[in-house]
Amino acid sequence: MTLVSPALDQIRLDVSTRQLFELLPDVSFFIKDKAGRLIHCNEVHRRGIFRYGNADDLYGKANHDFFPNALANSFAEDDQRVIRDGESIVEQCELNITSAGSLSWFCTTKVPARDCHGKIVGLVGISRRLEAADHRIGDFELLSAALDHIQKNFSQQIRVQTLAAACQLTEATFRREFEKLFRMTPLQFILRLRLHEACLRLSANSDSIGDIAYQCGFDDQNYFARFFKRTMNMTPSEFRARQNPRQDSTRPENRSEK
DNA sequence: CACCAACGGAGCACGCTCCA
DNA sequence: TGGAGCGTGCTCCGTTGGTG
Repeated sequence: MTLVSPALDQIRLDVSTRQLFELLPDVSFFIKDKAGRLIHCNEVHRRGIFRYGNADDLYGKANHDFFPNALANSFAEDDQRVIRDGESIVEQCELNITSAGSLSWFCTTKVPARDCHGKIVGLVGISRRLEAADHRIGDFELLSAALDHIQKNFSQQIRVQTLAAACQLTEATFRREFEKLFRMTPLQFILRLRLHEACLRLSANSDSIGDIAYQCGFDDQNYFARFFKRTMNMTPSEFRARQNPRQDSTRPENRSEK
């Protein structure tokens, strides 16, 4: 694969190392510039996560070009911690979207990328499906009962107490272990899952926003709309319109456009 | 008039943070 | 590790505006 970005030349990562990552079947490898734009990635990253066959379709794009705002904001914050603060993120578990549009667990490591003077010019990262991240599975298994419960019941009310009991941990210990692994509270995690599911359903079908809110575990459509706007910077109907511009051209709110 | 979508306020329950 | 207090998530109201 050819490298298209001049910014990549600044980063001290020799060609054989990049080639090595091209050969790994289960490791997604990527390099981003200082602005968080993708400047290099391997085959797994292109096809496994993004379904992009051509590298040119990916390079120069940032998180917001690939993910819903809620996910993109979270990833961008992480990127900036690495690029701006020089902080490494090691083996962070996160829920992400696969090429098939489903959710899956990934284990991600990001470190600052430096030029020959040691100055940070971007970041280098790897990400693996959690099933492949063997040495982290111990931590994951500790909480697996809770994660199963969340994924099966995210459309219903979930209490932290219930999740802790499922893992045979006290509530306080469960919360600490959870935050250590996911860098977010259990409730934030559940909300992110619900929001992501709502985004998928808003994009994929024409159910009313109220129905989708209930399907995704929001008992109150009003609360759902407020939470959605706060997180995504747009209302659910605006999000749907952006995802399905053609389909949405028939919707009432767009008919007034001249 | 009915329905849908979005917004705002009030109050309660409970999740989270802090500290011993 | 667990308890206490605080902050906020969530629910239940109501209202407004647009459309059929």
